[in-house]
Amino acid sequence: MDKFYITTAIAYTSKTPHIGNTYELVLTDAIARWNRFIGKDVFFLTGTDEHGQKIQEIAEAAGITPQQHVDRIAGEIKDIAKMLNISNDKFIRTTDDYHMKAVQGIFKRLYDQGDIYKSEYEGWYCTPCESFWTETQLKDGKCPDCGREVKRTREEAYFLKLSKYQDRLLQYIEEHPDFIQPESRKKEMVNNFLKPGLQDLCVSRTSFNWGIPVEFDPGHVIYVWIDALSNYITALGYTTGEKGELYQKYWPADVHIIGKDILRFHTIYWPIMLMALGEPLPKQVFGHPWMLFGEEKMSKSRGNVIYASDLVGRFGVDAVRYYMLHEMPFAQDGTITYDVFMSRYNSDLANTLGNLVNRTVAMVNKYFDGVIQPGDVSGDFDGDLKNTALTAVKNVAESMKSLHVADSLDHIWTVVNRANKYIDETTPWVLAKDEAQRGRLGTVLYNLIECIRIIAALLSSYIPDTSARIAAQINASALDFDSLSNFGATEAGVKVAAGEPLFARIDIEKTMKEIEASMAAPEEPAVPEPEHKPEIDIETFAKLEFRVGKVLECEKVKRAKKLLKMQIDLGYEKRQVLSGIAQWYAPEELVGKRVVVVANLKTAVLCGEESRGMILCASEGDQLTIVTPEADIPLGSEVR
RNA sequence: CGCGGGGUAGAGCAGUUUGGUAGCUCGUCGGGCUCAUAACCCGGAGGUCGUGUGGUUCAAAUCCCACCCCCGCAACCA
Repeated sequence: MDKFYITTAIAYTSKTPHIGNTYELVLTDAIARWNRFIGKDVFFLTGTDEHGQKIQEIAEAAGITPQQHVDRIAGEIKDIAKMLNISNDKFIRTTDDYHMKAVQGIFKRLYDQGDIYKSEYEGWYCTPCESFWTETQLKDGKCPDCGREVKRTREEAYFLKLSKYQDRLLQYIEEHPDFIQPESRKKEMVNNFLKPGLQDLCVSRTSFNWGIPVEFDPGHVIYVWIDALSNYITALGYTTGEKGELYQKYWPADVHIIGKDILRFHTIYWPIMLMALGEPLPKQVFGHPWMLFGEEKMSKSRGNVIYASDLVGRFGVDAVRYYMLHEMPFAQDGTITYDVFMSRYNSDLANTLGNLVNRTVAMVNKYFDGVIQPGDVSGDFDGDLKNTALTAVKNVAESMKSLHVADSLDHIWTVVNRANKYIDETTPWVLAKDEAQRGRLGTVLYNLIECIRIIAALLSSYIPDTSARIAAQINASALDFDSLSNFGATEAGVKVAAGEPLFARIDIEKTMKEIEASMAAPEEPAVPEPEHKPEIDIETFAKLEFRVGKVLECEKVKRAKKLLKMQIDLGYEKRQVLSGIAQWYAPEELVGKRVVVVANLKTAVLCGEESRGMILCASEGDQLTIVTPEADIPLGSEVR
């Protein structure tokens, strides 16, 4: 039997995941279930990534231990998986004992063979926060957390030699055109990272301790990459000693399903780790798109977070699964709104599918006391109906092979639509009036039941509960993949159940009002309390020198998206200042404007241009405006 | 001139690799039917396929060129 090993990324346990985060679970589940359905020996892994500084901080802020915090979130994630009917075979947590041991082993092995070496990591250090920040994480050159000064510091750290393997990886990617999916992402990886040359990766930290310790060097903690990525093999029992039975059987992974944002880690760092370990690489990595809420990314601060439980509670698991699987494009971000959700629910699930099952079962009950008749009196339209059903089976298999899950559902719906049409064509209610047409009527209903059986079987990978409910209504026995190769596995003489609607239609207007009411309730109209910076004394403030200036010239900085370069007249001198406000101001708008310049800020170089000072701007969310003196005052006047 | 993706009916998408004047779902309008969850079936309207009235070609949404807009990634929002 063919094996099939599929994984999701492990979810970071910093906070409760929203619906967008859970999309990956459902998508992966559908693919896993389908492969099981067609007879593969599937191993489906998911889990949680539980280490790191951020978790340590969140736990500290909440006054609990990191372990308590991750236990809680991991529990929530497991509950969500359960609620969504996720059929994972295993749930790994990076705090699991066996994983931590295996990771230590991997780290040691890579160190012993020289692929990991000790060096120094240079970054910006904030003493009060005991945190390292990279250049890009800094806010205005200060600690992004507390806003205080940071120091250029070095710390000891271990590095993984990526450069050593980059040519081999490039070759692998070129020789395996399907390795990175979708295609567009592959170019991004190759052109942005591989071709310019890889920098060795820092794989340890000393700045926090919530992580897996480097066993031969206490004080160092293994940083996220080696810890998290290796879950895919440690979950199968891989260690640098014993490789484990599951590992022998299932590795390499057939596909890693991950968010497009972490493609780099999975297509560069992870393969290189495996190469260094001498293990085979995963066959495919699929970076799925994101599910957005309306036009925007979901985020708490925007107040537009939808949790899976909200939707499941209101509409049921399968409606949620159906929406996610059907409405998400293959390679572009998709959106979820209550409006679209409900109209898909009504049209696809309640009307087209639900009604087909309902009307068919009702007719079997009405005309034959619920007993399925033999399908032996064929007539017009039968051929096309059968053909549509059997072709759909092939089409679904085909699109699932290339992970086009949404297309698969479309293929199933062609059968649903064809069956609905068949009812209109054959008009069973007319046949029922003519005793001589008894046999034909039985056959028509038989064919419909058989179609419904095929539909139920095909749906089992996507909306398993509904699939089971349909099967129960028609009392179907054969639901396996092999039974789909021929039309006619339904047994005559079997009794159907009393009809019962699969999906009750939603009153969209009414429901929308309910949703709006429930969302509006906890809304706070006031401006939320901002995060404050530490108090300073007047002496500290006096160190700042603000002066009024006038913009003489302004132009965009080439090679930069956000940067404007302006020449500012301060009265006593002219100087060049760069500002990242191109998004809000066109260069010509600013010429002639008076601005407030921080005059004693250290000169910096941005995109190869010197910037001597900064201009003050007020900003909130995505709004921004420059600060300008209210009345005329000589250039160079000090502001305080 | 950093790398890449996208711009197709009111909405959401497919089609672009292997050129042949456009397709799916929802919505909308009209008709049919009554087995069924005011559901189902049929038909119509609606698109100069981002712009250039560009190039190649007998023929371009599809190939080439230029430009505009959106989105990722990278890079600096002093």
